Amino acid sequence: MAHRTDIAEVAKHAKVSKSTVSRVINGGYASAEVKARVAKVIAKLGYTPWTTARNFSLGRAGCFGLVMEDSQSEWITQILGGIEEELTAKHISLLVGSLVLRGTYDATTVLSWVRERRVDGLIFARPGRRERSVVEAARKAKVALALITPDESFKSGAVLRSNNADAGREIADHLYDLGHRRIGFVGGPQESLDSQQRFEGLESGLKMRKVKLLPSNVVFASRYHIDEGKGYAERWLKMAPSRAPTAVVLANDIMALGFMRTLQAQNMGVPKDVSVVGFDDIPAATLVWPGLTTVRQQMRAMGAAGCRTLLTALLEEQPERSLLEFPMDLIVRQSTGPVPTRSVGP
Amino acid sequence: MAHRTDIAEVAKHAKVSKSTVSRVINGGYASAEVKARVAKVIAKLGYTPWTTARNFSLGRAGCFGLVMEDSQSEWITQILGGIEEELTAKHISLLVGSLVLRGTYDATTVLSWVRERRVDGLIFARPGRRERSVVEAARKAKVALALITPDESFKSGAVLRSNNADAGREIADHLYDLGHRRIGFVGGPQESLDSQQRFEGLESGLKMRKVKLLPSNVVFASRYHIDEGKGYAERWLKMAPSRAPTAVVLANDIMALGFMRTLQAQNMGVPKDVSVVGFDDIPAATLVWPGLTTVRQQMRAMGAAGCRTLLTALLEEQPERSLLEFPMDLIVRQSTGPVPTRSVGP
DNA sequence: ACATTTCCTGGTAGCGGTTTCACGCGTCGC
DNA sequence: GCGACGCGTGAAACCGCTACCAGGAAATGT
Repeated sequence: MAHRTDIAEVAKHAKVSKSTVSRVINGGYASAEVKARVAKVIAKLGYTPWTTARNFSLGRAGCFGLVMEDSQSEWITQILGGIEEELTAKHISLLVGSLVLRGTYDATTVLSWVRERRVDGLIFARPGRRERSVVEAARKAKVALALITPDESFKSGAVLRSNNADAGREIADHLYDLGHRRIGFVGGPQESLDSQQRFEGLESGLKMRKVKLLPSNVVFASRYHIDEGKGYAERWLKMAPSRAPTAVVLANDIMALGFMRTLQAQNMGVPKDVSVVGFDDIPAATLVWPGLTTVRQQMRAMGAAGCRTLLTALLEEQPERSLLEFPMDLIVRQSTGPVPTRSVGP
Repeated sequence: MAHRTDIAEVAKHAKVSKSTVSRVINGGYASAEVKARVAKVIAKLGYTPWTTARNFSLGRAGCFGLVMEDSQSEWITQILGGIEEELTAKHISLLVGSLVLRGTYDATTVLSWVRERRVDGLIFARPGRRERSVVEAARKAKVALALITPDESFKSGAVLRSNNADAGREIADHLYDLGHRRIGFVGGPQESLDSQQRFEGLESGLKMRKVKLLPSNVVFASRYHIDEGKGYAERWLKMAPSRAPTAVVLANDIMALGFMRTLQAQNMGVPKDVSVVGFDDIPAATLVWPGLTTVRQQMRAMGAAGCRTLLTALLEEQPERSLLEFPMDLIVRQSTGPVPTRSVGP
């Protein structure tokens, strides 16, 4: 078996003690001469400290865990990107363990990370009601937490969230400026805070312009699913043209695309017959025609910030609560346009 | 600070030695009586062995690394799902480190996994030309490898690939049955084996039906990018209707959607004016209207199989080469339809 | 000149598991 | 009746690194 050089071998070649080698690597006291000599030996031997041994010695895992549901997978790339950005920048390079939760909610894996692997921190991507118990368990185990969630009521850890309300207001302005006055809204489940905040933002934005959202045009879906958009489209198609909303805002892109494609299947045009706005800016939003006007969450930044929190928590002792809010960016594409003015051809 | 129970404490309470406790946990010799007593103590104390210590002692990392590019992120969920399926099933629960490579190809992180963390295996998701050097380096370091790639020329490790050629033939049949005879193809970069194999499959399938692909209708793009689909669409729009392909196959979904949306922006209908087929079945394929007819890769299965390979490689000593081929599934949606019969209304 | 601090270094003791080794015991075979 | 063998157990070594401690040398202060 090939021989793996260890710190003792480096020490021997450099004619110093293991301790000194360790100090040279980690930046303790060492004379310039010794530093140079040890560095040279390290280079010659191609020595690299073994992370596992170091972590073991330091009593830590050297790992963060990332927890998310299947359905949130549209974001995973961005979040991972942000986390990695932060991790590779630090000399303390950590691995990211990532977990996609299955339909039936399985807390075992997360808890095993905490109990067995003793991860140094957990990043929860958009934990909801069902995740609460796991978050709670993690909290009790004194693991550092970063929670990407609109719900600041979580008892501990760093909470990172998007400013849904402002985004809603921005959409209101955008649609108002295009001339829309009859506007529809399709929310997610009633208990979804994202959905609530987005609705309130939209409503308050419209209110400032003296526009009212008719309750009959507002719907809250039982889940964030494409069929819910489809359902609203069917409803929309049955409305009298003089009463149907000229623009519809849906609480996520999936529903918005469901709405759009159902209308298109019935030969309605977007935005010719109705403007559509979504939330989240999933990859598909640029791939469809017309491109979906939507609001982008700074997922990458949130992932990075969450990671940074955990890193500082790793060094200092500060299981403090904190709350960071990220602005959302309205991305105007082709799915929104001026109000259809009946019987005016080009 | 809260006290963490270790194996010595368990041993003390159970009035046995550390060795015995270890044996009870890992299934060595132990009398039934002792087993029961130790198990009871473990339960009472809520003891869980610390993974890092165990891995350190065993001289392994307890981690696999997953390597993929940004652009392949559409698959990440499926691959992760497959890997996890395999990992949580085993009692040996391992973490997955996942890495998204940035535009400028950065091998450092991967190599640091190999050198510093000494991962027990690496899963490469669709490594291409540029990845070759990293794969090669990993091979030299004797790390177990699982490569999800169409390129079986990789010198080592388990190669997992989709049967692109059969998929191409299946598409040929599908389009032929719908009456298409003038068919276009947009490939990826010339050196992309996926693209080559897909093209060859399509061509051979059509040949069996005595249909020829006109060279003028075949294009190989410089990269898998949405704009390449757009470019082909512009080209298509300029063709004489009697010579333009009635169906176009594009080597991935992104390009296919680019093709579709550009046509739609010019008021052409799919599949009314032209049928479209993509490859990969990315999430967006179901979200657009019309839904994109495409071919699904069994990414989940490939991830799981790759993981299984690594797990067995971890136990036994078998750095063998192996090649697994997975069938692809043609998913017929609305973007393909019968050949447009000119001037025949319903 | 002596006390004090700062810098530098080596020896040693862990970190929490697994594994090897030696040994006692009972059972079996001849 | 005695060696051979399988089972069950404990003591101690070990994995590779860091941290703590003690002590010497050099620099500084009074």
